[in-house]
Amino acid sequence: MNRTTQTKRTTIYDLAELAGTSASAVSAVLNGNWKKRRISAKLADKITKLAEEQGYALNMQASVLRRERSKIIGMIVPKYDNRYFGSIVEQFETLARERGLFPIITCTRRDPALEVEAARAMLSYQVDCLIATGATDPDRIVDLCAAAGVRTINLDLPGARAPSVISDNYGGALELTRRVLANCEKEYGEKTPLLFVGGRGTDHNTMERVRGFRDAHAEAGVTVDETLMLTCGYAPEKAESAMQQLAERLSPLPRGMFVNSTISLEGVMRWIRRSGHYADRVPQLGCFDWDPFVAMLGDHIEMVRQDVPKMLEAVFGIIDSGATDITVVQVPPIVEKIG
Amino acid sequence: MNRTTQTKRTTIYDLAELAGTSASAVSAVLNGNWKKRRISAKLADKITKLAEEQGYALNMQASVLRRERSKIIGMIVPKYDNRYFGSIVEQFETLARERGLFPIITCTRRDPALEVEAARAMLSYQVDCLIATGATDPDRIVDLCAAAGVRTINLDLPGARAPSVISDNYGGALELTRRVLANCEKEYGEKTPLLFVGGRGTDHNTMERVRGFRDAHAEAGVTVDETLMLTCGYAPEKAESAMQQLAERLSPLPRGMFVNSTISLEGVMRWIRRSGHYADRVPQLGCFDWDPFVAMLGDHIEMVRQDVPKMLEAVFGIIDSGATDITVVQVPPIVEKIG
DNA sequence: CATGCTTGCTCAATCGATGAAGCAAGAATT
DNA sequence: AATTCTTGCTTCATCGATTGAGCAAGCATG
Repeated sequence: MNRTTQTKRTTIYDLAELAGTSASAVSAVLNGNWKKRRISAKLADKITKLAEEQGYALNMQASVLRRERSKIIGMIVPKYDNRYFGSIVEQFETLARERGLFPIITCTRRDPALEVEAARAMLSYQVDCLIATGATDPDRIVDLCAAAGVRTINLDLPGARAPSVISDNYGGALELTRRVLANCEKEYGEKTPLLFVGGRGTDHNTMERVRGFRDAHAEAGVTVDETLMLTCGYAPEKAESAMQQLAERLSPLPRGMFVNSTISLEGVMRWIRRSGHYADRVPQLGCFDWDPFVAMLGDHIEMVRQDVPKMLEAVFGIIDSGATDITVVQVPPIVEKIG
Repeated sequence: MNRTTQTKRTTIYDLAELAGTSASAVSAVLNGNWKKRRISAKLADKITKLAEEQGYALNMQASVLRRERSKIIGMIVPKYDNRYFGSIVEQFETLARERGLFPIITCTRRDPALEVEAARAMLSYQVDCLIATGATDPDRIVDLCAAAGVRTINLDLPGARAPSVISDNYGGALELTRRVLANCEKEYGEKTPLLFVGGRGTDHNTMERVRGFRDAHAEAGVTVDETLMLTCGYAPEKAESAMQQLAERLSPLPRGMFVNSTISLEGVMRWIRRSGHYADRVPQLGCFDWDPFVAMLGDHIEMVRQDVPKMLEAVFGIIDSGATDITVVQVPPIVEKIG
């Protein structure tokens, strides 16, 4: 049975037979510890060549089943529809592979039920470690994993039962709000409270950003208008309808706004274009998250770019060190204006 | 050993002991064919409850190792940095799960070596089927998989050795070019050839889009300017420097352009802002691919949105039917202008 | 020549789930 | 009462890779 007609996968037993040796020798050679197992270089060479010729691919299932550690590392992520999560996933894959780990990612669409199902699936894959990114209920996931002896690290949103790596949401929001307030003052000559739109009022990041938002107002001597705090969820449609409802009960609309993610910004911008409000004078905007095209939308938008490389370095720092103490690492984001 | 202190995972043997029954009964109950195996409803109930209590999670490794088919379906994807691939991945996960399959995705950053490595990793996971999305060398991947008896489907870029699902690149480019030409004429009162920028000159999609671009010019009676065909690669930096080089040898610059992806558009837009060219009069743009914020950049941009839901339905149609004949399904994209 | 050490392998148990084959007890049929 | 059928399980081999234990041959040492 040669390479072109074969339909079954080549196993170490096939290679052993071809090489006239034992499966155990083949295994030792192919997983790299043939020296430790005192296989001769000559045999190792022969087996390596044969494996290549036959297009041998390790059976991960069999290998992981037998081994103590799987070297599989899982990540759950809410969405793939923005640059922030996109780069998290890309970086994660890269750093995992650099360490000889096998990354597995799954997307939960911000659905708590799917989150739990996804975590279970990860356990089924025997992941050594799970990164829960932006999970709505990170502690639930940590508990599930802990029961199976799997460590968890929270990313983006913190939890109470595992180490977390998040942005300095307070600091980023403080600076972002300062800038938008300043832009408003420069542009319109008056200090007025900003609109806050997007995000869930219950999630840690949103609460921290609201805190930064409030403190920046206080600093500037501006009183926050409580009717302008619209934590309506992240989805574009939700931001859009929140804007619509606001416009129905309020006029004039605020001069400036703090938008809690690019994805909410999508809805806000859509509403602005569709409704015709702000047609005379563009609002001063601040967006917590970065997108290259948003940056090009005009010089009236400030953005906070979360420092994904640093965040993932922190995550792998925790993994590499084996630390399990429940800390929250806060990574400062980058406040930039591409005017 | 109870749930809270346990550190080892619960197996069917643990459950069997707790239920006072055999592992084989537990297995039958948990994988759903207990009726076929004539297990009583009473025992099934007891085992199900126990499994839940103990937080049992199937060991995929053991399960897949034993079974004929793994029910794992793999996808390799070039990047996560744009909406097109992002929605492909999200849709893929959803449709796979709907069918009781386990999706595994990996990103290759347009690196041919990583592509092959990723395909090998997928084989190691014992995938039943692999979707190669936007692969630089799809046939290489098909060969690797075929040797292991794994079927492949090409998505986004076609291959010669497996069924492919792609956009109607010619049709989309034809219509897009028509519109940009018309916009130029309306805006500037003259018919001039457009710039084509982005993409690899050797990839099928780019070639087809170039063909549509040329035919639209011919239709309009405009001669294509060969010095304006810049298939410099997809990366923003490449598009940016291609624009720079063009500007150094040509003046005035073309009135309109066909940009071959949002990711190339990122570079083009950056160059436009930085260089100060086009400061007086914005160029008429057409972009093959869609992004919500690009749509808001102004009314001088036309976009083609590839029909991701239809494309993935086609992919799973092929999977479900088991078809292996080498066809190319072309899905018409949506040409839209959000002015 | 007996003993021990090194080299270079092989043997066989094991990981957890699966399912074909088999078996015991009771019900139904002749 | 003897036979067959049905129900509800259990037993055990198996998937492919890993690894501790063991073994034979060759060499060195006393």
